Amino acid sequence: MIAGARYRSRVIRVLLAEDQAMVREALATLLGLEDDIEVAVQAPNGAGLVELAREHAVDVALLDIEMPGRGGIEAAGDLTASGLGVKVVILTTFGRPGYLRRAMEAGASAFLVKDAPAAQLADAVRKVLAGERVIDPALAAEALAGGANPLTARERDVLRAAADGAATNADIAQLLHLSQGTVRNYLSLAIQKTGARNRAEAARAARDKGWL
Amino acid sequence: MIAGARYRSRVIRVLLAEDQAMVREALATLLGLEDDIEVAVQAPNGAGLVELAREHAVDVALLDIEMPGRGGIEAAGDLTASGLGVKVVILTTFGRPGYLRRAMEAGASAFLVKDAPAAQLADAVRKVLAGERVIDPALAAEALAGGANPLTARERDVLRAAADGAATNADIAQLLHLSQGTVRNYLSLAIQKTGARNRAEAARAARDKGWL
DNA sequence: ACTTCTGCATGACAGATGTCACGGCCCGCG
DNA sequence: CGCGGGCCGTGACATCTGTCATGCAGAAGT
Repeated sequence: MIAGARYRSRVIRVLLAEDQAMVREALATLLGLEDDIEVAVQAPNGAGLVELAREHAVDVALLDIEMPGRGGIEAAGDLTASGLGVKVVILTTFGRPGYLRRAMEAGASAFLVKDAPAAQLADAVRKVLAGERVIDPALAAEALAGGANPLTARERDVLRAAADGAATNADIAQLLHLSQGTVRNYLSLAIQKTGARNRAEAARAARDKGWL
Repeated sequence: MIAGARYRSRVIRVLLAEDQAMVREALATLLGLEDDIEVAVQAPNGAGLVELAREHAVDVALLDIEMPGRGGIEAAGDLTASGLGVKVVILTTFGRPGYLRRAMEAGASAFLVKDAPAAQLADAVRKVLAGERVIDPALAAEALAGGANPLTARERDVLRAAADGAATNADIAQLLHLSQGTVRNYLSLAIQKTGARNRAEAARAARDKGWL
């Protein structure tokens, strides 16, 4: 095979991580129809992707953002830190500015919402491999205008616990090994920083911005 | 074309409703690869599906359960009531017993969770057209054992309002034109019927069972 | 007619939530 | 070194939430 021909017919090897099997397989099928893209490996979540990427000589990783156990952003961090040079595309249902920021910080090269046309998926794969970035300009502007997440780590922990199902302050205190007074303080601060009236509203606001 | 050959090579015309464009197009592509299935029309939500089904001579409708505006179960009801004889397959992220019950009540012939392998999708389409039902036995058992939704219509309204973002009793009262005392009463009843400790837990429990 | 059910409301009260003040400890930075 | 920020906790207090008792109105059924 001569070098010129190889360069033009290079097949991009893709790793696809998405917890819903039906959606994952459908996306793999869609990508598999592209002449220059091959889905080399699929995974149900973000765990162990560095090993998979290495084994399968993956060029681009397509990671769903919310998966049980290890999510897309954490997995992006793993892949970036691995030094394998795998390009990362994050897929998400909701275009939350905080998610975008965290994805970029984790080393992702693209951020796609599932509302986008399917054609953008293969495009994004090609672009990131070519060294480009793929981000919705409006979302980028929102993320940049929105400022950093104002919640401290502990405020975030407490608010996330509330958002994830801890029904009472006693639940949260037990979960995080804090006193109830401390829980109330952290929640109060989180409520103020999110401009909310109570924990439910604060959790919703923080989640919508991708702060949790 | 002779009758026998036509019967064996019959192409099933499918309507696919799913709000996330990328997922919808991927699923359409996947189904389009089947020799006997054609995705005749796609829709981003459950509105106006009766007209679409009629125009496109649809045999089977694949409806995502949660879509903005009119959802899958409502659309299933529309299609069933239309008398067009369209078979309905409901697609859902969460296999909630209450959702299964409501889908069946709305006339659906199949209920598939997105965690299932993609192969089950085409299978389900063929089976429902052949007059069969496609339901996970474990989920059916759970729905049958779980009993009916114990919440009255008004309790459901109030709990749904809380679950959907009304942050305070005052918000709910205003939204539903009730006094705050009445809101507190209905929530209290809903909390008890769901075996929860507060509204957050009640909303989660009711949602998990598909009662909202 | 009476009964039952649902929806709605008031009132009293206990417990949970949220706010604020305050203080101690540790760490990093200039 | 001092300072600021984050973490953690206590205490006081106002407000919100949740429970319970009670009663009224309307509709449907017997």
